[in-house]
Parts: sequence; structure tokens; C-alpha cells
Amino acid sequence: MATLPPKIAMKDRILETADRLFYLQGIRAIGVDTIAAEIGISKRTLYNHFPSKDALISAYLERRFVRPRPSDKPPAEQILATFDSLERRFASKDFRGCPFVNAVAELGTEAQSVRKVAIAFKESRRLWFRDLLIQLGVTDAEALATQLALLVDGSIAQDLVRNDPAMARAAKDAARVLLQNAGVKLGEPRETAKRPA
Amino acid sequence: MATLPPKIAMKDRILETADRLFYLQGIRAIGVDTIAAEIGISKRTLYNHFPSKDALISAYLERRFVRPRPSDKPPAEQILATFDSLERRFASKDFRGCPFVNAVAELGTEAQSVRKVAIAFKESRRLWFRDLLIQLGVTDAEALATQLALLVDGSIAQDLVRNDPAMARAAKDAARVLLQNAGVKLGEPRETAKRPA
DNA sequence: ATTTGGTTACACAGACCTGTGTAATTACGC
DNA sequence: GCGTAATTACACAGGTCTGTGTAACCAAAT
Repeated sequence: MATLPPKIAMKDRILETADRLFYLQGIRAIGVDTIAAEIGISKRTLYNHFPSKDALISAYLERRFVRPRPSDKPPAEQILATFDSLERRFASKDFRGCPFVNAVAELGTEAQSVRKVAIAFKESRRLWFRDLLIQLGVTDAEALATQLALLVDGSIAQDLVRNDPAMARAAKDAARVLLQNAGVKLGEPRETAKRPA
Repeated sequence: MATLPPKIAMKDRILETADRLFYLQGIRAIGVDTIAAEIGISKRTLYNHFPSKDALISAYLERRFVRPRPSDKPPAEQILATFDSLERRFASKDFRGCPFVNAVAELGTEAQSVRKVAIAFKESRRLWFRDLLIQLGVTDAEALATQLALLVDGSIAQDLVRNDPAMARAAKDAARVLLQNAGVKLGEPRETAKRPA
């Protein structure tokens, strides 16, 4: 009963550290030695928990695949809150773009499994948007969900190079226009650049 | 007079090949040996033209920094045509996202010069949008230009992982809404998913 | 025919990488 | 205390990478 927890803890420590280093510095830039050294374990232990670096990369990406949990808030608020959450993450110095996009950019066509999970992640977010839009009675929820997803990924890419959290607000402003154009009634924008006239 | 041209030609051949391989397979994934072998020259020759791989990377990115040339077409058409051009590029099997975003994702914080040129490129396109919007009499051209840039980068990122040229059309549809919302009059959308009712 | 400049072939240094093999060592359950 | 399982230290194989050093080579201009 006390043998399992340390085992799990070790695996988690490895994953956690790999996640941080992979994400911040790049998958190719980080070797397994670096990860092991960062935790203070031997490389052998790492390989006892993950059969290869590829397995570690896969586990890293699966760990990053977090579904948004259901919320009671009105759908429109949920959608717009997405961009507030983005802005907060952009403000962190530890934000370095979308791990899935980065992984595809880094590993290229070589790793098909990586692209697969990246596609699944993007699609899951798009579907989350879509379901909220359906709740709002939007006619072409499919198309609008795609467009909102574009704004999310666009702001992430822009912030990655510019390091400018304002990209999230710009995306939010655009999203508001798209939503209103689709007939969604929105409350007053609370804290935008310009105060309500 | 005949000694210079071959010199330039060789340097260009190196750059051209490096460009193709870097872009398609990733900067870190391609070694200088691979580039030299692809051209059929010795590695020594490559290093005679570029002092280091870093210099080659810089030259590669500068080569990718193409400014849109001025056009006589109406500004609104120019803006929307951007997304048509994107769609065409997405359809090519040789498209693999934005080279600047990819380079930043790949090389991370390690290469500050890379991020610098990436920022310059993104900003140059945003300014191109902005100037066209000013010609259209749009009030907040700055903000709208940023939003259009988000759509461009968003569709590029989405196409990178999904390989779906429809992302360009989705971005164009969103751009149309944003433009109309800013008071820009647009012609009928010609070839969208649904024919004009 | 000889100089000159680019090029080649090739070896090599030094670094880093992934992954394995092995024997000693620790820690924990019983 | 004893046995079991995880972990460690450490060496090493085999590969890749960037960058350099060197001597031969070739082509073109003089």
C-alpha cells in the first residue's frame, strides 16, 4: 500500500518536469539527461518509467490535453471568458504558445501521432464552442465555432512572437463582433480599452 | 566579370535549398551535411559561404520576409484577397505553416534575433492591413488591423495541424463580418460555401 | 604556363544525443 | 532481520551534429 504511491509519484515527477522543460524550451532542445538531472534521478530510472523519449513526448502531450469543464455560466459569458483566460496566460512569463502547435511545428511530418493528438485537441475546443453556440440558438454554429477557434489560435501565435497579452483582448473584441453579428445578445463589455460611450 | 556570377549562384543555391529543407522539415531537423548533400557540394563550400548554421538560419528567415507589393485594386478587395491567397497556399502540399512562428516555436527563447525578425514580419503585415483600412476610412484602423492579423495567423496555425484549406475561407468570412461592422461596404461574396440566397 | 580562387575529399575534434548493460545500493514490506 | 523491488552510479555503444584543418584539384584569366 505504500509501494504504489512512490511509484506513481516518481512517474508524475518525471512527467511534470518533462512537461515544463519540453514546453518552455522545446522538445528537441531537451534531452532525457537534462530531465533526469533536473529531478535529480538517474537516467536509468527515467527509462524504467518510460520506454523511450517518444513515449515521454506522447505522455506530455496527452497531459496537456485538458478539456474545459462544464460550467453553469451563460454560454456567451463562457465563450468570452475564454479570451480573458488567454490574456491571463499570456501575461505569465511561462507562456510559450500552444504546445500542440509547437510540437507539430517542431517535429513536423515525422511524428504522425503528434499531429493526431493536436488535431483532436483543436477539434475538441471547436466542438466546445459549437455546443455553446447551439445553446445560444446560433444558426450556423459550426462556422462560427471555427471562426472563434481561429481567433484563439491567432492570438496565441501572435503572443508567442510578440509577447503581447493585448492580443487576447483584440481577439475578444473580434469575437464579440462575430457573436453579435450572429444574433447573440451580449452584456456591456466591462473592461476594454475604451470605456462605454 | 564571370567570376562573380557563379559565386552568387552558389550562395543562392545554398540558400534556396536550406530554405526548402528548413521550412519543410524544421530547422533543427536539418543538418548542414544534409543541405550540402542535397546540392551535391561539400560541406566545406557551404561553410565558405556562411560562417555558421546560425548565419544560414538568419539568411533563411530574411529571405522569407517578403513585403506585399502595392496594388491598384480597391483596398477592401486587397484585404479579402489575402485570404484567397492563403487558401491557395494551404492547398499546396508544401505548405507547413508560418516560417517565423515555426522558427520561434522551434528555437525558443534561445535565439533572440529570430524572434526579432518574426516580430518585424508580423508587424509589417499588420501595418499593411492598417494602411488599407485607413484608406477605407475605418475609424479604429489599428484595432481592426490587429484583428485581421489574428485571423491570418489563426488560420495558418489551424491549417498547420489540420491540413484544411477551408480554414482560410472561415477566416475570410470572419474578416468580412469585421469589415462590415466597421462600416466598410463590400461586394457580394463570390464563391463561398453557400451560394447567395 | 602560371597564378589565383573556388571547390573537393576526407579526416577529425568535441559535443551531445538516445538507449542499454551491470553490479552495487538503498528502502520498504513482512 | 530478510527478501524484494526500485533506484543508483557508471560505463559504453552507436549515432548525429557543428565546425575546422589540409592537401589536392580544377577552371578560368593573364
